[in-house]
Amino acid sequence: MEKETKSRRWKQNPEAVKSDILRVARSEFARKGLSGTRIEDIAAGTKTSKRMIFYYFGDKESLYEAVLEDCYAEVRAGEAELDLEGLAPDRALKTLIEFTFDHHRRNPEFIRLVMIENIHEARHLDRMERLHGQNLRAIGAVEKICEAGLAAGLFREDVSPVALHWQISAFSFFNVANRATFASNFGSALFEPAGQALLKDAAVRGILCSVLSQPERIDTLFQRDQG
Amino acid sequence: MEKETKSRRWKQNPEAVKSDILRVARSEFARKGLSGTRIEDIAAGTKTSKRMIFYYFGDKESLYEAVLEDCYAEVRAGEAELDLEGLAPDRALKTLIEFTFDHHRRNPEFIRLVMIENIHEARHLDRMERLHGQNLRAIGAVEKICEAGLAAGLFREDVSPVALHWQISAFSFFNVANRATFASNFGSALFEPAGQALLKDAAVRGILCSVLSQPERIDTLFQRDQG
DNA sequence: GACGAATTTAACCGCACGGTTCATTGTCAG
DNA sequence: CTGACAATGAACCGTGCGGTTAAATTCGTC
Repeated sequence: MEKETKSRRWKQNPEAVKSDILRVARSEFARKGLSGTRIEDIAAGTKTSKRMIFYYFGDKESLYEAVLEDCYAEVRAGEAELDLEGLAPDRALKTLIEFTFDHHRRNPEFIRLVMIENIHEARHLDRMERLHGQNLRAIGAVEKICEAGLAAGLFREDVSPVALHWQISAFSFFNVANRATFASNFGSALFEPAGQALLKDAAVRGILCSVLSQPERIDTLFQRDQG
Repeated sequence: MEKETKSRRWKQNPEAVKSDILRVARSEFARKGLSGTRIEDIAAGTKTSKRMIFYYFGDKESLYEAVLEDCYAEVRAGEAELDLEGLAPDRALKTLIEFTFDHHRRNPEFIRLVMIENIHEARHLDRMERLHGQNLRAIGAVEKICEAGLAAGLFREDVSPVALHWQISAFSFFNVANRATFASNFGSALFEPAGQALLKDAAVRGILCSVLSQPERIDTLFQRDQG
């Protein structure tokens, strides 16, 4: 039985316990922030004890960073599912924007963790990157689309992949992150299905317009949708 | 001396002390969040003591809400300075977007407080509004522009003031709020002057395009700038 | 100048909460 | 069986921190 040197040595295997802790911790940190979260509250949600959290993760900040990393990995995996091969650049961009918009909406915990990380001036994210020497997120999709769009003469000469990604993120992120205060100030109509469709549409229109060399052609993209 | 029933009864007048506390508290809450902030740290920054904070504001949450209200009031006052009378709707909108973009950038503490409030699902904002029965923020400017733009036939029929405000906020807010994580992931080039100009430009283009009934006319807005 | 109200200080309290100690149990190698 | 060690539980600890007590100081008033 030397094969199982790592797995399930113990009654309940450690990996399962760890991922159980991570699951609950993510939800708690996302809801209450780093200082707002109590380790005991996390423990209460798991099948294990406070003791084990420190045993496996050392201290609160390390657990928080583990959660952050775990969540980033999962989200990136989700993003990788999108396939834009074979689409015209403008259509691919439209698809990417819509996908991102929906994707962010489906991952509110990730959004909240990023918000929290921004409150902390990205201190932990920086530490993690310095540690692993790798960027946590890539923008390969946008870059490919930009190249193709430029080559086809569809996009403006001055389009920048990072700026484009910024635009896409701005809409998609804000839509989830600021939902509470926006709704508190201006009502929640925009966050019901009809409103969300409207916003997504506006985002696509807006971004494509600022990218296309011939903005007037934008309507063809929407017509093709309906037709 | 009965006239001074309220003001400066005491050696150091209470209003000054209170606003001193508010000033420091705002900075602390903005930097560290509600649970992350220590009342003693606030006290250390003021000319008064921890005891006085509780004396004047009751408890931590009430102080936080006072800060929030104070900050909202100040920001709204700042926004009121903008004068769009006499501008064509499209030009007025462009000005408003650019103003908002810069305005948010000049008020990072406000942005951070809103972020924090979103983490708390706008619990305190809701409480404050229920208390005073008034909306903390208005969108009069956008509404006026929309009316004028529709009347002039410049804007699409389906333009909605709230959605428009959402778009403007999304860009302007994200630019400040997510600066840290975005820079951590993709570099800080976009946050230097040249990058910011580029983003602001893209925002104006994008939003106007999704609003104008004839998007192709957008370039006239930029040409007039340079000419 | 004495009374009462407003303002301020210093010292204190209780406990929540991050983190630890220590002893115990389960698992495997030999 | 036994020694080594990973995994776990219960009980504990130190202190940071939100909030309070009680008493002193300053001021307006009569």
